[in-house]
Amino acid sequence: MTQHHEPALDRIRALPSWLLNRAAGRGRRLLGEAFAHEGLRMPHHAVLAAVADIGPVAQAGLVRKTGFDPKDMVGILNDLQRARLVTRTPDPDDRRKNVIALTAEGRDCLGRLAQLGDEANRALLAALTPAEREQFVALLARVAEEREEGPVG
Amino acid sequence: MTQHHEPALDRIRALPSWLLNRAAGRGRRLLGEAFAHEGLRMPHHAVLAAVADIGPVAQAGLVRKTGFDPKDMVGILNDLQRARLVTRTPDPDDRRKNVIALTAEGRDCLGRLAQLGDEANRALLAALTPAEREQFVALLARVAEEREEGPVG
DNA sequence: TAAAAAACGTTGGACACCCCAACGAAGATC
DNA sequence: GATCTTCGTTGGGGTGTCCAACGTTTTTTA
Repeated sequence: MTQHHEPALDRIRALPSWLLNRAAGRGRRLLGEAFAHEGLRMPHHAVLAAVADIGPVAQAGLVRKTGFDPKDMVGILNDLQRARLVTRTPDPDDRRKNVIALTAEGRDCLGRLAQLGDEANRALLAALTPAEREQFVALLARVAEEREEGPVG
Repeated sequence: MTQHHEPALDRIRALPSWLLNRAAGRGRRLLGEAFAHEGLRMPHHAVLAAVADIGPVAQAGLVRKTGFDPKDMVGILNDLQRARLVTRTPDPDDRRKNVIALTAEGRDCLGRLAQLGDEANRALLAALTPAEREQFVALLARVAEEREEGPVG
């Protein structure tokens, strides 16, 4: 009964929460390096993609689409606008809104970002075989799901 | 060729990097809530465990053991010391060093943290079957590995 | 139609985790 | 004895996430 406990720190390091933090950090670093050339980061990629998806749209629409915080959306769009990747013009039909639209440069950049993102993700999962990658992503997607398993609806 | 691109944002959201960020965030939130009762966070757990593992030890030893930044270690130990979970006494044999030692309360707290951490991790992987959990953690551990696949050492 | 409610963009602030540079004090090395 | 290294500490930066409040404008309600 007075057994030696297995090393407590090693136990922590084997926890999913710890491993997820590590792996996510690695992903962030890889993506950050990949996007550095464009001077952008992950959120910029997501917002640019959202603008491409739902055409000219108000900032609030992007907030709903992406789930990003409105405050953060302001900063992201400031960057994208400064880089000429999107235009931000007042909506004449609703003077509260700004109309965010993709520029030609924005579309080009989005294509590059998609490719860079794919490459970074390939590097991220380089240690896995293709079959393992598929399996891993499938399981990961279910873990990432926010859904609460409510008491049997 | 003028095919409709699949939604760009959905594509991003299916990337491992995105999913890892999401899942890691969920884990951080779950662990944060679990540890809130103790007034501690994840790094405190790790450092406390490290102290338990390698007995009375200097801060530099903990830095090497955990890989944490020395600056952050100072803050973490400040918290742990204030909570009476560790003692921090000058080393008479080397006046540069502080000897960090676990208190009885620290050992008790570490036990509670381990249990709370396990519970939070169970909730984190609740969507998976036991077999899937095992598989997921095994794959995740390999993804989290920092190791660069150097050009064949 | 006037008042209340909601939506919009913006600003300020906070938190968790991660990392780097530099410093004075003390010990180790030559 | 001078140099180099280690130790703890302080100061700062960066990414991603989130909340509270405000003035303005539109929509809804009484």
